[in-house]
Amino acid sequence: EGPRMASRSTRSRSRHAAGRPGERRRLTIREIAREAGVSTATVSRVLNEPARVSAATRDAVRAVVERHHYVSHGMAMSLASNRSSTLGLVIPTITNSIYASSTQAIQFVAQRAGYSVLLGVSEFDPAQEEQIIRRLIARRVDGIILTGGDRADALYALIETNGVPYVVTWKLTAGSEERPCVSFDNYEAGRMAMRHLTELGHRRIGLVCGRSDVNDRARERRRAYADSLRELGVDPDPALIFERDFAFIEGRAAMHRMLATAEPPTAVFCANDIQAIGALAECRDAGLDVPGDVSIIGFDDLPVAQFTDPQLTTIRVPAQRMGQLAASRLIEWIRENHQPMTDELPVELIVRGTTGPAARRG
Amino acid sequence: EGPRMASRSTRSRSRHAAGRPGERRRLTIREIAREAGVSTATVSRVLNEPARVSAATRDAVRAVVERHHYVSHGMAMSLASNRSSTLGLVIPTITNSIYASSTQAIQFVAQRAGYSVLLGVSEFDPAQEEQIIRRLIARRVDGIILTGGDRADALYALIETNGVPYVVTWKLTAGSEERPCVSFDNYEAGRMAMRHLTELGHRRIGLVCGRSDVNDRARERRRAYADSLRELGVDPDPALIFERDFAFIEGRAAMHRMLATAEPPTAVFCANDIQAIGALAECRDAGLDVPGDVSIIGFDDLPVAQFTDPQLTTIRVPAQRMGQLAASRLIEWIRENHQPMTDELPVELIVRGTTGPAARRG
DNA sequence: GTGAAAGCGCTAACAC
DNA sequence: GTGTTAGCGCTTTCAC
Repeated sequence: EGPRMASRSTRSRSRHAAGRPGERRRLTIREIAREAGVSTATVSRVLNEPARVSAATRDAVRAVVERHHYVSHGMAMSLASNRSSTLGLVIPTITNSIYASSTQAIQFVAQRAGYSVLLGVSEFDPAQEEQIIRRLIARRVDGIILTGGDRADALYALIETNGVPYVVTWKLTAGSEERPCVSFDNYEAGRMAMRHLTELGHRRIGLVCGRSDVNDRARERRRAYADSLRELGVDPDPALIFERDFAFIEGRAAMHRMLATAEPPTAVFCANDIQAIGALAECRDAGLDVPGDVSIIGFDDLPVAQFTDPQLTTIRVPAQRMGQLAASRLIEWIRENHQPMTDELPVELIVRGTTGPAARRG
Repeated sequence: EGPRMASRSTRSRSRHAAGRPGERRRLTIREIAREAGVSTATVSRVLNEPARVSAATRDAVRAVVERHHYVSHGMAMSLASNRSSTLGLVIPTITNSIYASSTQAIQFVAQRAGYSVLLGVSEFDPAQEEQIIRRLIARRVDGIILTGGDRADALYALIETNGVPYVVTWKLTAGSEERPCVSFDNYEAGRMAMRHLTELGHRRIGLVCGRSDVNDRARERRRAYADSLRELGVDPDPALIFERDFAFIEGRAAMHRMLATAEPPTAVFCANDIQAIGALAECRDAGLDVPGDVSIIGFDDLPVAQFTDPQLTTIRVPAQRMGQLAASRLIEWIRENHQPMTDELPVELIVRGTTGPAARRG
């Protein structure tokens, strides 16, 4: 029983102590406790529930903590308390500032509620997204915010089996595959944009949108485009449909191709503002009048949409509100164990200067 | 010795087991081990160094892992192995897409090197930044990427005392306060912009920039502005200097005020493209010719700078390369214990259509 | 109000 | 190649 006791009481220099050279060993709660002449439990209380500790003890402990710049070990804390105070966020890209908006809003809410945000960028790649989600689960994030609803059932199963609260943003998931989500309706928003154009008399309408194979928001908007035309007896013309990356240059290139067709469109629905601004620049460079010769409607209502010439007509999406609400709902779920379901947000048609009546055919 | 043994071997249902209702208890490595008929060490090896395990054992373990969607507990892993495979990133805002660029690059490098990114947005608030940094240290991130060099020595001390590798981006820190950094020189870049204007004959030059009290990049650029003028014997006119938030509307408002002065500027240096685009829109709306009546030079070279009318003359900053390099250097430091020092990146003057010779005074 | 001690789930010596 | 075991640094009962 001698040796056994020894192995219990000896504070061996851990195997990590001699780790990387130059790395100062960080203090542990035990050392703080010893120096303050209290137990580790008391230090823990001072750090987490100061009210439950006497003022004198509290001050003594705090003095030691400050003196050493002691910061407690979040990993150990998480392990012992079984919560990480971390939210995972998965987005396809951050350079399209519309995602930056929702991300910032999520950050804002999370930070103030005491959560950190682990950010993963999937680059529209399902394999990367899966890897990111696996890592988030491994890190035991308290919850996950996803972008879009388009992923393998097995991946959803992974999240659910692991008991991780999550919410889908940017896409409504309805019907049999209903999941907790906070979003607007991409299809209806697309219809709204198309209705604006068709009400102005346009029938020959082009589409520029994201890659619908890896982006269900683009897919929905494309479907809205096609349905809107078909209802008017117009067959969508493949020569006027462009699925491209989110880049100004892609919008410009698509517009260039459209203008070169035998029968150019009188209006173009750009399913995001980035591409719309590129398309607008192309029209200007081609000497075309917008909206006299061609109408352009965008999607997102980025701040810059008010600074183009003419100002961009577009669909305003509630990116910030969506992020804010998604984070709140998720935190509610985590804290109060209250699982949210669909939360649909409205979009708004913002008519500015790039859309007008269809020109008479000469 | 009986009771002691008992307390060791009994796998009590942990106090967490009955935690939140509805939360399925996640499996542990121990349960996987038992079901696969091996030890926890073997499961750990299968997960981390599969090569060291026989094929048969490996497959058996993997089958159990897959069957249960088992994902190992990253927190426990970090605690035991003393590395979190997480990088902390602190930026002031993410809605200015120039930060989104560097952030995406950092993400890219980190993700591929097996690191996750914990994102903190400080909103240009030192108190928030400190809180974020404290949290990052608490979470035991393996390294931190900071934006700008402007923070209390005590905060740097906190990072260093805790032995956390870090690198400063967007700002060169030189001289006595030299720290590991990857950036371009904001002052020289500002000089470059101003030189372009003065070489075109401009002497009456306005400035729009970020808040120099909380943004050392803005401060450096403002200093470059003032020095450039003084060298030409021109005293900076406070009526032509505007420190504002990063928003198109702020650039527009500043330009509006400048145009209303008794002697409006013939050129304006906007220390970021966002404000430059706002200023440009204001000139257009005021019926002014750019660059005929007023020249405008921006800073950043956002993608949209090529899509304004006229295209924006600006300073191209290596945001992506900076992010990529900062992440690489940091990871090197973490892995090879090799602390980097200053890494200066070049900037480039991109002359487009918003700058021209100073107009003759009438 | 405070302390003792048993884990949280994993890794990494070390022994076989 | 595999198992045993002692921690990693913290929280949290349960006594006192």
